[in-house]
Amino acid sequence: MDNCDEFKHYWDTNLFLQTEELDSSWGIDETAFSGYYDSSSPDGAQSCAASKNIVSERNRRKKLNDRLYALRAVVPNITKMDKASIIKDAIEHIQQLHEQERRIQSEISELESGKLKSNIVFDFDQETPFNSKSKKKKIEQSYDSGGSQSSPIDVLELRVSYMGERTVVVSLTCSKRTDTMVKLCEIFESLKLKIINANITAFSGRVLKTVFVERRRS
Amino acid sequence: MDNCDEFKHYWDTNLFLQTEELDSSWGIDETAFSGYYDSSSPDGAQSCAASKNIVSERNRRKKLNDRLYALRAVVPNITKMDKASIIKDAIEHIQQLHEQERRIQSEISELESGKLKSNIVFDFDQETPFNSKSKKKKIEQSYDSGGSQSSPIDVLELRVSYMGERTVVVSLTCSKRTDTMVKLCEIFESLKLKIINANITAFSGRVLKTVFVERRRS
DNA sequence: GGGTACACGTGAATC
DNA sequence: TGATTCACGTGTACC
Repeated sequence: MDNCDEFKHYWDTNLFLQTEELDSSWGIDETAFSGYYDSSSPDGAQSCAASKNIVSERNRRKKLNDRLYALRAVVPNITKMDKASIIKDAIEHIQQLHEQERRIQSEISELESGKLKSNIVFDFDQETPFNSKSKKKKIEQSYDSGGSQSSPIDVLELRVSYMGERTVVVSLTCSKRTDTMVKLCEIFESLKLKIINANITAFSGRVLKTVFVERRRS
Repeated sequence: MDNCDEFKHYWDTNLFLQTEELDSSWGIDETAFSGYYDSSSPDGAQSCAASKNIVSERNRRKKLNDRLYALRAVVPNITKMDKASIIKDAIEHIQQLHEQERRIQSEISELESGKLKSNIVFDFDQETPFNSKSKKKKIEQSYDSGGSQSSPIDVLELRVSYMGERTVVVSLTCSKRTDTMVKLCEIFESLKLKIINANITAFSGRVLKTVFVERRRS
């Protein structure tokens, strides 16, 4: 409401003055200017064209102000009521939306169907503080040293869901290659997680492994 | 490039004329206006203030035009080079981004953690033409008639993936209620699908069922 | 040549 | 009071 009132203060008064001059001051100006022009050249057609131009320009200004008003209406973050500030805020807002769109799109495409990187790094630090520093190291170590580098694990899909307070579900799909199953077991063993339930299935050149893990108490 | 050239045609020429007048025509105008004003009132202070106002206004216009130019640069869909059209396109683009953001957000929240509708309808028609008209009917029928309506199956997540040419993986997560497991079995039995592998697990008030189905040959 | 779009200088209003 | 912002009328360039 504060912004609204300030906006009305800035704009409606101006628009009101504008329409007001369309009635009162406008006639005065016309007579004054006609007198000035008539003293030099009493041309009616030119005066008519001039007034046409005046009203045309007035409409153009009003349209542009209305557009700017509408632009102001669709931009949420309000700072000042300047014309320049309005455009500036609109620009920043558009850039912000673009960045957010790009971020979300990449997140979706990577989360839903994109391939993950071949290096498997389970980083449970972000929201699950069961001391994973050592485990993370172990994973990388066992994967980098123990596994044969000739056939890395090609993770097609990896989903980590947090169900309830202490249950983590890791669902992993990878291409079936040499010792893929063994490697997966090694990796999950190296994690030393408290596994509630694990299921591995091989079919049509792919390996699906679903593991239910209980998080340690912090 | 066409738009770019047209834009330069509209703007750069104007800006060039503006800066040009700042050098050459500006001095001419100053002398002319100073002569006009000096004839009526030879006030140096007022003239100085007037020129201050002039350059100030000139900078303001330039800033506003630059902002409008920058706004134009961040809006992808170009129609016309009008000032009003620029603002209009910016408004439409912002509204479009807002709508898209709202759509994606709702899609994400519904896809990732939201509940699906209680009515289970396996519509395999869209990309898997193994005659499912009858099956679909059977599902709805068995679900609507056989199941006890007091505790409907609350599907939390349903994913249908097509792996290879003839394998369909149906992954289903629902809340664990009375006879949820039995109902799920009934539903999958009523489908009369060629099931390769099925796995049901119950944990923490939820039931997860993963079924590997081989599609019939068409 | 009517029509459109623009930059310009200017007076007024607000802070 | 000086700085800033605005609407206005006008001349000009382009179709």
